[in-house]
Amino acid sequence: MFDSAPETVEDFNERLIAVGGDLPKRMKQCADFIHGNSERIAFSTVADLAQGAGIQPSAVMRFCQLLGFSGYSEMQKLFRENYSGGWPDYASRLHNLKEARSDHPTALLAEFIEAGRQSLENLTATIDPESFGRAVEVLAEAPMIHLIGFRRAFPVASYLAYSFEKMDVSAILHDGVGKLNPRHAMRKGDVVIAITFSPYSQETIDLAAYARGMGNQVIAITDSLTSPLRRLDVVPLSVSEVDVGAFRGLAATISLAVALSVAVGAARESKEKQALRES
Amino acid sequence: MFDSAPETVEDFNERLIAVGGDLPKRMKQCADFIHGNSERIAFSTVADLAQGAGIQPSAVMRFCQLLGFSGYSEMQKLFRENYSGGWPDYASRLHNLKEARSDHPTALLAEFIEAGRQSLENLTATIDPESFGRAVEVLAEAPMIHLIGFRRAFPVASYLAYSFEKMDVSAILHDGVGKLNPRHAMRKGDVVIAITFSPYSQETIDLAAYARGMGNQVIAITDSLTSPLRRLDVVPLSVSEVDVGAFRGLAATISLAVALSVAVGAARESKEKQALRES
DNA sequence: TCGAAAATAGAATATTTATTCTGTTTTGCG
DNA sequence: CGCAAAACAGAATAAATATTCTATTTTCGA
Repeated sequence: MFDSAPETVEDFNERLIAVGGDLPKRMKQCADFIHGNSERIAFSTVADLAQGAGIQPSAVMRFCQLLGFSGYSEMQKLFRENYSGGWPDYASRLHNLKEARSDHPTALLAEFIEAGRQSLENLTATIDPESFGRAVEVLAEAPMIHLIGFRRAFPVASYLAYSFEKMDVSAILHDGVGKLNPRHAMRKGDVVIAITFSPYSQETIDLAAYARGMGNQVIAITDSLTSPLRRLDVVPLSVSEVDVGAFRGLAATISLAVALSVAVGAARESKEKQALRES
Repeated sequence: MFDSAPETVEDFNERLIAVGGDLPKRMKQCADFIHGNSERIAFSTVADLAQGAGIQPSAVMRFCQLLGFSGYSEMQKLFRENYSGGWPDYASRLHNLKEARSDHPTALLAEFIEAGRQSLENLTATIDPESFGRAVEVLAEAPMIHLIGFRRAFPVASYLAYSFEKMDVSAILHDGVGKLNPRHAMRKGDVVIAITFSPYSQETIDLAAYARGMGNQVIAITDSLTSPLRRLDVVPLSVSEVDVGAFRGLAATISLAVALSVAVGAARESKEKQALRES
């Protein structure tokens, strides 16, 4: 494909783009992993890299040769040379983004990255393991899951919808299209995941109240102890996002959502297996 | 001299000072060189180091053992870990995921929190400040922003829609409701934010290509260098999310989105003020 | 659905690199 | 000075790592 090795990392990246999408599966895996972890190439073995990318060492070799290197060692040499006496770690990269020019937009990006990290850290503390476990149990039993969340909560709801779909868990995303009343879709025994943050959306609260009224369980993803959702008898999952100025990120909330959905998927799967064994 | 290996680089340096001046000649040479080039230890061989310090490889070995290491490899490990703590190791994470299944679901949550943190850290490295700045500029000038992203990318698109709305920036979320063709909504001069991750959505790629075809700018939020979006002439914003088993979070992507939208909002505001002053 | 071509996994091999060993030189002390 | 102990260089060996080869699987086009 190429007859000489790339001379710089930029060269390398260009080639990666040039070969583009028409790479075989493993080669693409390899390319992606290297792109996301280029700094580690400098001091890792073929075996390490292969394991990290989830492929075979020989596949790594083929990848190197595909890009014009004689082998892995030559590729590694490139990354080592580029290392140039110390790659910045996270802290100094962050600092760079901020300080380069304080009016440059990347300063903002740095703020949000840091806020996201802090929010995630907080999540470990604020989440109640018991509630989380209970939420997973309830959702694993649910014949149908109703997802409701508007405005800032809508991305979370839609992510849950995507994730549940991928794992074959029945779920409906109430997106408000056509202003249909979601109550009509709800049956006895269904479970609701209600997501809302201050200022709380009345529609979300109403639906949660309605569900509780007919004896259905409600999982609440919300922000504070004073959230109106908590006054209903729900399973509460608290997330507090650190905000940057007047803006609030969503990193922790979305991570909670993915963990929740995967846990539910896993719980269902093990339940199915058990049922199969017993029959 | 010491009966166990130092656990951190600080430990290591302390020992170096502790043994102080009463070292044999070659050992001192070695100590000095390592002290002055500690960052190179991570990826150099015994032979390299020996040559650098002007001594024999075997002397390096003796030095390592003098400090309590079992050998050179162990010492090198210390320095490598100091640079990049741990790999996002797909294979072992998958294993953890399976373990967690039987365990409490919060173990899974912890995994996703950690993955999110790492993804955010990576973002500081993979994002190209120039592209980000360019994206903000382009979007600040856009008469209309078209947001497109399906499946896993949809939450990101919807978050951008929410955020732009809040800041009074004109934007349309193409959500695919009614299977309307988004092309008809696009005018010359509009800007597209196309979001897609592997496996790439054809609809998203097509729209991006269409927009480029009529000379409109496209901002691409995508995952790897091999993304098909990159082959169009777009402003690329790379995010690589660390995944847990077969599942991939969204923490870094959503943080990038919020930072992008807020930066655009800020840029617009300052532009308006300037325009006002000039009139 | 079949057959050819490409891609892949895993074993086999070659190469590099770490470590130990041995004979020699240097150092420190009476 | 002379002896013992430590330190050393260089060769020899062991371990690890990179690379190639081959049988098997997957993919793609007719």
